[in-house]
Amino acid sequence: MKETETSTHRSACPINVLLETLGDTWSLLIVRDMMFFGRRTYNEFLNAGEKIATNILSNRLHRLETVGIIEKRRDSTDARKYIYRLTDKGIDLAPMLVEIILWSARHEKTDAPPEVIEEMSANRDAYVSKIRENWRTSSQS
Amino acid sequence: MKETETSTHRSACPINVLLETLGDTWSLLIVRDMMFFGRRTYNEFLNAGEKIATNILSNRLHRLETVGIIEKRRDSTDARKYIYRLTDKGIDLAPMLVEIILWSARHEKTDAPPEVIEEMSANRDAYVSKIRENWRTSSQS
DNA sequence: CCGGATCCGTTTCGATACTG
DNA sequence: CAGTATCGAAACGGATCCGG
Repeated sequence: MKETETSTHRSACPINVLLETLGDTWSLLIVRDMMFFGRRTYNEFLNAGEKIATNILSNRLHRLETVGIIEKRRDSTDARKYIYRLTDKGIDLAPMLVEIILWSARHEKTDAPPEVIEEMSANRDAYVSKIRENWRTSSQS
Repeated sequence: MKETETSTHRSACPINVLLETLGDTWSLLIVRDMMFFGRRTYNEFLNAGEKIATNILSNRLHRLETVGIIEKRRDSTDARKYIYRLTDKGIDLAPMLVEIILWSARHEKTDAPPEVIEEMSANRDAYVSKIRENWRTSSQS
């Protein structure tokens, strides 16, 4: 047993609380891949351009499941596969991700399409609603 | 040389961009300490409850300065001291921090006062404006 | 005293090879 | 397909020392 839970109990400061669950290099990228790119299986995450190692991916998926941000199910059509989905708690990270994207777009060079940034910026709440709606309709499968 | 810059160049995805500058255990806590608790000197950060090591603190302050999130000045009254302040880019992290705080408050037990959460939640934009305003008036010293 | 650099043991991360 | 096992690399953290 190597990649087990790390229960570093700092304070209950809200920032700390989030850092404990998502404060590593990969967890947030996995959430992004699910929320914005619709990735849902182990191999889709593996081949997602960022080259995460298999043990790290495995560990982070377990952790995200443990803290209730994602859930794991068997594929209903292909019994060999697992499907990872965001829970409500996970989808609720959308406002934060949107703010991250907007901040990065304002202050650094990013590859986000300007028209998307424009849309997010003009009406954040509507954009978040759209993410939630997209999620609801697509996750029925 | 141990604690030098890590220029891991991933992609220009906005999420990655932020992770590269704030994606470690401490940087965001330092920003929080400045923004919400008004901490401004090396020793105020050191004794801020979370027990950061001196070498790590020193390294993170340099990094945050390098990426333009904070700036360092000599104290005008005590020449031995340095004052660290958020730049505009740093203060602009406020919307993101507010969303982090709100998410944590909704889904985990935190020590944030309920009335503050209430206020943030009811009108995020006004709250962010208030943070900016507080910052402008207090940083004249 | 203040800010910070250096040394060094410990913990965690991560790339690769391998497996049920 | 979805993971473990291994092992070197990097980050962390405590103690200590140093210049002003």
